Amino acid sequence: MATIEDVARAAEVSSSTVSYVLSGKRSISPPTRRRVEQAIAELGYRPHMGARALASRRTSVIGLMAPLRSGVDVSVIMQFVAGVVSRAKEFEHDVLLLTQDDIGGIERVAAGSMVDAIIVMDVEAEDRRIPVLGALKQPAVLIGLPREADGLSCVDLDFEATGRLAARHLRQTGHRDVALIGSPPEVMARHTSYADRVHRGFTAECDENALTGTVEPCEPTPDGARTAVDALLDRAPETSGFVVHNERALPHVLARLRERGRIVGRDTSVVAVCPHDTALAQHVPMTSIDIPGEVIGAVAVEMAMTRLDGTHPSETRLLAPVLTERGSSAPGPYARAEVDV
Amino acid sequence: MATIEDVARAAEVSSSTVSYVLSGKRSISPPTRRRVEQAIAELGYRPHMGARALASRRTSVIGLMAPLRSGVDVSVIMQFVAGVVSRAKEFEHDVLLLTQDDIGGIERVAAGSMVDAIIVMDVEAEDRRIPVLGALKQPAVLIGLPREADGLSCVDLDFEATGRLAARHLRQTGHRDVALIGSPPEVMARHTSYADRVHRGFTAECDENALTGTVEPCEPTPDGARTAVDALLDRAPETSGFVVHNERALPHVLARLRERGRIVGRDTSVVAVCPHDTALAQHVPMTSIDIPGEVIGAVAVEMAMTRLDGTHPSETRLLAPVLTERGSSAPGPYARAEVDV
DNA sequence: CCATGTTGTCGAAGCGTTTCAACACGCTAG
DNA sequence: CTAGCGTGTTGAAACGCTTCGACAACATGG
Repeated sequence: MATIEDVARAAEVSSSTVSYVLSGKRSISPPTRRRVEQAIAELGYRPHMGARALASRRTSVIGLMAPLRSGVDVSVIMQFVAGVVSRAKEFEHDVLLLTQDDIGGIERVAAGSMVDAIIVMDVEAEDRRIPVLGALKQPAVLIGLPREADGLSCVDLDFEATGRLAARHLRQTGHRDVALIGSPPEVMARHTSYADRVHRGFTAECDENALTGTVEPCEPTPDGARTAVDALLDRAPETSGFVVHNERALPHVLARLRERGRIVGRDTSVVAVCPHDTALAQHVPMTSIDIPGEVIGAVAVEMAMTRLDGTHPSETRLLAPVLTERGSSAPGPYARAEVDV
Repeated sequence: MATIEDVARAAEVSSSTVSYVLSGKRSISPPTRRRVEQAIAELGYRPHMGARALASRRTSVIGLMAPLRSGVDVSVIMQFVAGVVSRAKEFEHDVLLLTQDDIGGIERVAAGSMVDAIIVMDVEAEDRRIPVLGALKQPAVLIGLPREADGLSCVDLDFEATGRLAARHLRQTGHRDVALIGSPPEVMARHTSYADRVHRGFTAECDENALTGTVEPCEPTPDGARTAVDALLDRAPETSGFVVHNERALPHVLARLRERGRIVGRDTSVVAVCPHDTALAQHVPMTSIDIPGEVIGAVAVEMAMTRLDGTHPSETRLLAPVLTERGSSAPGPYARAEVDV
């Protein structure tokens, strides 16, 4: 492996000059630059990242803590990851993958100076990683919104507004009796940030507008969907509008509604909260509020990169939800009265 | 951040002694070891990985090239990734995530000495990454089986045997007219290793045993499944046994079969090639051949670690497929005649 | 023409580890 | 009693890069 000295020798300059050509931190005369670049090309020189990290205290690596299994739908996770990776590449950074259950990993990679910044997914309301992250010399960005961010930066879809928006759409299309079919119980139980927030927004919107709103967690299985739908329909048979915030349960919920004699898009409305492609992959293309995983991942990287020098204050960015109407919306029983709202 | 010198001073030894305590490469007297360990704990010392990499030429990082989207089912990918990450941790290694479309990433990461080894997923028959990998100083392990491994190590489920086993199961349960519903056309088209191999095994077993075997690629959507199932059933209405090697299409294939009047597990057999949990998540628990993603990922790591010192020769490991019979198997029209095979 | 920049390059001092050769010490064998 | 050995420890030399300060060489304004 060629070193910077080899390049310097070949280009007949000092190694510091080579370094400056590479980093652009000092001006270099065009002829020198050319010679150096040629030497680099000829030798196939690649800087040794370890040495660089040692001298510059920058690693060109971002740590990403992602939940690799659990109740969360993997395809959604992947979108976040893809967003992070691709935006990181634009900042000339690679991504080191940490898993949820490797809680000590944060400290290890940070204290060992393996990463320049850390991005954390699947944040819970009271996340035990937060104090650890706060103590780091590297900046950290949370994807999600804990109860107390404690000086950390956060980014996410505004899930509270999402819950409201979904309920509002149902109301405006004439529904009074509505329901939220949410995340699996385990996800609810650990107060995963997004689950809580959709719940809160949905309920608030219902309460403020005299809607009857029920909430039901849902296992992402055919059985789980059946149980949830049946529970809702038995308890409140009037329910005509559903919000489903559970990618994996969605097809089963739709199937069960059909089995129970509901015709989605005709006598029953379903608003999905899920990524674009999931919404389109159903039997009926779903009216949905997109979860823009790639965008959020990308923004997380930008926020982290901005804070590398430690001067920028922390910041929370919530992306406004956008509802796209598709085939699963149906006018509700009160449609006429609401037409001008 | 405390350095090794700080620790040495605190423990009243030289820094090399601290290093040897950490690495265990030289014997250390118990009292000294105790003092050093205490100093480390008190100072919260963490070795600087960059410095370590520079001096020792080991990074404690494994590169993992994974396809982050494409036609491959993400939940399957995640299992592989999870296997890699967790086994890597046991070897005290972290995982650097590279994406499929970042082909230069391999060279960058390897030549920059950011990783000790590289694991590559989603290998194609003629994979253009293979020559690059072969030229590296780090060992590489492929998950999948290219046509020409070129001295690289490979590990995967034996998909050819899987195709055969699936066909054989159908034959032995009395089916003569069988079909393989495979990966999406795009996956087929780029000759993704596993797709090709299942195809090959399935056809070979059919040919050798006078089965009528059709193969149909399948988009992972309701429409795609409908098209595929209809095509098969119209072309060969006698077909009573199906092999489905396409996680995302599976539920839709099952749905379409139902719509076409088939009762899976009664008059129609379906063997799924998919992870365990996918097989169980269907309406009918599926007779299936498991794709043990976690195991394969873990084995890949082991193979890579074994080859760190460059002495071990390359090796190919194919895991034998195991078929688990569940609710989706049905006796075929020729069941009686085959009962003793 | 001199004082005063500007620009381009260099030398050298780190950055925090690992590891090699050397050595001090107490033992054992002869 | 000594030569030789194993054990535990050390000093110093890498490892390959960045960056600071210095300094020529040249241009600029007064």
